[in-house]
Amino acid sequence: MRSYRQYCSVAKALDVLGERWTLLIVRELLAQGACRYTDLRRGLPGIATNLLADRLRELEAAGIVEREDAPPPVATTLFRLTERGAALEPVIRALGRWGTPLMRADAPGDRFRGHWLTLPVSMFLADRTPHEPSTTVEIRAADEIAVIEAAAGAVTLRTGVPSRADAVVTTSPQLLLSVLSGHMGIQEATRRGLTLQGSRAALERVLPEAPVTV
Amino acid sequence: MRSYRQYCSVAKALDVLGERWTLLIVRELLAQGACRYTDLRRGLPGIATNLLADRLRELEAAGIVEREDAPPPVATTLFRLTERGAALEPVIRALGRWGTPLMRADAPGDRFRGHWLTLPVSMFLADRTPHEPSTTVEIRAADEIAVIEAAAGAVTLRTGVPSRADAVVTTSPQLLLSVLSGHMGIQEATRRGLTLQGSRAALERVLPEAPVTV
DNA sequence: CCGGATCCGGGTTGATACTG
DNA sequence: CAGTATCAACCCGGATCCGG
Repeated sequence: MRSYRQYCSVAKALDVLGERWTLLIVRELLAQGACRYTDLRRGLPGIATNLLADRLRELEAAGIVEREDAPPPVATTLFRLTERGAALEPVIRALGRWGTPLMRADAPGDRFRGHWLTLPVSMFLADRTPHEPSTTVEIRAADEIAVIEAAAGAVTLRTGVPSRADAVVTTSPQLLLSVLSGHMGIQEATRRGLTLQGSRAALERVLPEAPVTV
Repeated sequence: MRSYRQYCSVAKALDVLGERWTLLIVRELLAQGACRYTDLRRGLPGIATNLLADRLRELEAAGIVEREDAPPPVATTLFRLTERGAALEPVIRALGRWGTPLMRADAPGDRFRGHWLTLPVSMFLADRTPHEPSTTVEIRAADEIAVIEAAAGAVTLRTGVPSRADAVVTTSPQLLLSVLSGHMGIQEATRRGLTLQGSRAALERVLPEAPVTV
């Protein structure tokens, strides 16, 4: 392991986390939970498979990741964060918060994954009518499908197609983030290409009332 | 600039901050404030001068650092964080907090600088007797000299020799951190080689009552 | 399909020397 | 003081291959 050799806790943290891809692997395990090697590759478009294998070994040696040979019917290796690894959530959140303004720039070639919405959803959204029955909004952006659920004061995100949705939003990732962060109204977003089917109220239930400043 | 090309705020942040040395340069500018190229080099032992020049250019292009040609009598270039750069403090603090447990491991070859104590001081120490007149403790560790001042409920660190000190602590960086974090008592530290001259109460005024868990 | 290992070309890093 | 220039070594990304 290459080290900065500085007796400073920031440098020590970066000795372990500072290499390329390492913190993004942690992001994946925070957003997806325990998952397979192949799921990690899907969530890290652009990574070379040898680098993913290397990093997972290093993270395991550092006590951040543990691997588990899942029994049948899964019959595969699962990678999960240890407690020490889960303690990196504040680091990932701080980075994501700081990086949020960079999301407004146009980025044509960027890849997108639905579960990356986990962090923005937790930062921007809230259940504004906690006493009403739960509602779900299906999100379709860049061929990814996810579901935002509002229930009893909590807003959660999960990936995959819901069995039932009160509303379906189809849009680009950029427009979606503008709307979720409250910087663009639904009406304006619709003019720019977002489509909303079903209950508009189900979407408005979770949106911020004013643009969220991060 | 190499990019992950992922439409995710964490990846966007790491596009800008993820290269080797970049976040340590930010740490330096947070801890030292505006400073000269040479001061940065002193605070970043191990960095190659061409890398420092490269990173400063990149940070300037990203709007994180700005350079200012200071007028006489300074007559030199000063580097300082922009507002956007100062907004990285939560990132540095989160990394430093997570990295703190790594400081207990023995690290024989590590370099140390007095101003790196800024973060631990703000995390661990508090003025336990805010109504008493201010006191200062001179810290001598690994040929670096710094001063911890307790005044009116606030604890601050500065580097350099104080004009007057109520106490003088001479020790190794490791022992010092153990004491400041409350994991080792003064008595035990003294047995292990720490020396305390002057007012023991001046040191105890700022120490935590119990080991700080981070 | 899963979880990698291996090989290779090119880019990045780090040490040293040097300069206006 | 604030950097450039140079160069060897290393790391990264892409492609390919391989044992379960």
